[in-house]
Amino acid sequence: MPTTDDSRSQQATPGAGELDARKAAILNAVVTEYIGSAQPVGSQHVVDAPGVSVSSATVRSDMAALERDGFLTQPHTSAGRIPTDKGYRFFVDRLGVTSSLDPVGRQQVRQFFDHAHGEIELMLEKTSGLLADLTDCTAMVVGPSHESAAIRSVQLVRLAPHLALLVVVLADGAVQKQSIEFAEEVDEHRLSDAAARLAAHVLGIPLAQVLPTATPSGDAHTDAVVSAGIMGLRALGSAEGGDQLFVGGSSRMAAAFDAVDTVRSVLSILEQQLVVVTLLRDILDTGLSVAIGTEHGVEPLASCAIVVMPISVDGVGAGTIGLLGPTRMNYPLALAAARVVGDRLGERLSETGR
Amino acid sequence: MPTTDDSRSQQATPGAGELDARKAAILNAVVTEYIGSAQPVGSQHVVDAPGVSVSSATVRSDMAALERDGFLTQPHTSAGRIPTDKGYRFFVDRLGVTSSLDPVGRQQVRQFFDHAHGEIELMLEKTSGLLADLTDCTAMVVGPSHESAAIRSVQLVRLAPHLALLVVVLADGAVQKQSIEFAEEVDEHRLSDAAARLAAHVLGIPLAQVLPTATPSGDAHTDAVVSAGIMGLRALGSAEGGDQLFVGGSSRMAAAFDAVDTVRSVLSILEQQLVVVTLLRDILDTGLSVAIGTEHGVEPLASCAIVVMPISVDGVGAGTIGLLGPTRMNYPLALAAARVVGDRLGERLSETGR
DNA sequence: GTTGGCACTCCACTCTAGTGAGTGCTGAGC
DNA sequence: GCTCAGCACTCACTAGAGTGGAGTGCCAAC
Repeated sequence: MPTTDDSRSQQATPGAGELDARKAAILNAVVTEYIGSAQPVGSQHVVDAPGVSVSSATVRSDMAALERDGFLTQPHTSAGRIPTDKGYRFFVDRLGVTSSLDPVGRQQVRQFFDHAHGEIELMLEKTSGLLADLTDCTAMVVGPSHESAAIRSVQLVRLAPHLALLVVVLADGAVQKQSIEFAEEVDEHRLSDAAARLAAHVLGIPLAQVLPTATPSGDAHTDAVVSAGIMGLRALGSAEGGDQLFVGGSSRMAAAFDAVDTVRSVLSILEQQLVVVTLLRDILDTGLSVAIGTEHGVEPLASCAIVVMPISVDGVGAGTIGLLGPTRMNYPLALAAARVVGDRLGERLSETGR
Repeated sequence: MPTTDDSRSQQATPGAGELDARKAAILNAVVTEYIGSAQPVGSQHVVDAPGVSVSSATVRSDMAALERDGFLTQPHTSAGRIPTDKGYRFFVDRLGVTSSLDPVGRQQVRQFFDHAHGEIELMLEKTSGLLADLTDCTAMVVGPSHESAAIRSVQLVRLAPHLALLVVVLADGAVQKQSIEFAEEVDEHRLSDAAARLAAHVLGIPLAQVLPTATPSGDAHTDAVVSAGIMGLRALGSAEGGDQLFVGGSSRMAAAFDAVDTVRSVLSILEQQLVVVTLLRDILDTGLSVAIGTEHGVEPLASCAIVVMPISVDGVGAGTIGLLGPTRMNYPLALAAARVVGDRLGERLSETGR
């Protein structure tokens, strides 16, 4: 009998988490079923799952044990079971790198990156849309940080007698600007003079490492313009929230919950760019790739899970992908999509940066 | 008795819409009340409203007439009345320029613009947040179009042997970029040569009016680079969806409806940048400042109203402000806020552009 | 034309079964 | 000591009946 063999061999396996093989199988089945149906899962629905093959009564007693251990919970007595955050955590940890994206999704990703072109911002924006489409989650894409990118070009463009625009091009193709106001009128000639001095001072240096003082020229006016330019550069380099965030498919959060209140509070979090970027970075820093429920500590997102994936360009972290969904989101799909898109995006960015 | 005088003098006024003065007063009262309470309004709630001063029985018969004429509707018999889109339209048309922002709001706006600084994009983004806060609606801000802005500076920055970045600064302070790939390697010297030729060809010309061919130099390679640059410029100038849209307070839509479905479909419209920009432009083109219900023809927004306000810089249209809310949104507040913020934003933009 | 009075309507709420999915427990069997 | 069929029990969900109340439409009187 294959079933007996199966269960025996699995029981023989020591320490699959802290659960014996059958309990783990039951937990997996409950999570999978609940992700699909969003309905509490009863013991009857689980008996046919692979690795279970016992009667519903036995499943029930195992489920009771799983509830005691905090993996499952009941909305009320005489209802089926729902996974707790701990239950999802076990499920996710056991997933490993098994699953890959389905062929249709892979095709979609390939097609997207074959046709992707143009500016990086536009591409990141569209990527967030792609991810949302693939996973039915809200997708967040944080662009590469420009802190360490070398300055490729500095320019001062005169807009008005007292006003100029500092335009910086970085090695990764990013363009940043900063308007600079002068105390007194600056003519075209002095401006280009100052721009040349500025360029000599900072070209090739990462934006975040611009030194505060330049070698003085003979002319005090020009020096004033140069140092205003340096201040502008340093402001750009240290700008908090300088990372660009692209959020796609936020409407999917409305489909995920039926409490309008939850939707509202989740959306208002998504509006706070800095909070989202920090959140993603924090999760990444803790070494997780999935943060479930309260694991990330942002209270309004307690009923959400977040999948994060670093984008690496030439082996160095450059941006982050995040997927936000309800805790009963489709983790295998989300992880697979995030991994595939993250990889392709990383490849793409390293091509451009070259 | 002031009430009698009032009603008489109003009755004497000919053709206030198509309604006699009392019916108009009742309609106004119903709309106002419904905007506040979101509950069907009964005849009893209206008798104390200014300009009514008749018994509830009389109000009832007037309400029945208003319903016959399509201004009001009943969710069911024996319920109070709800305004129809036509009812809201009458209400809005009669508002005129009466209302102004309340002192607290004005203070908030003043404070905002006193502290607003930095780049235009950031300011527009923050403005959308301000508007959302003021009105409890979702705010949309469309930035000034750059089509007619003169080119102030053109630059080609070398990123890789075959790749350069075209950076354009416009007179209004906007910076646009476009990456350009070359068939063969281009060295630093040829690039700066081409950039100079490009500048001579386009400086001072509006982005949308760049001519397709430049006077040839002696060198075929350089000419190729120059024409690639021109193509890039023309691509920027004709870019569809080049207008930048900033949406703030989209979470407020979740608070406005209790049907999650409605929220979802409205949000998914808001995600489509081009649709929103076109919608706002269309409404503006029809000469309306408010589009109620189905007036704008975007089906998923049938239960919404949109308030639009052009931002004018030096008398010329430069961007749009939009406020999106349920049809029972607070029109006086929304109109006042849009007007005040639009004016201040216009002033601010004309300062910067100078 | 306006008004008080009156009968009527119908939603919203409460209460009461009835249903069914699901549970926990128990005692027998392997 | 597991496993499992059987059984009693729990409890959300639904449907139907009853009630209260807000609101209407109509009408006769002023």
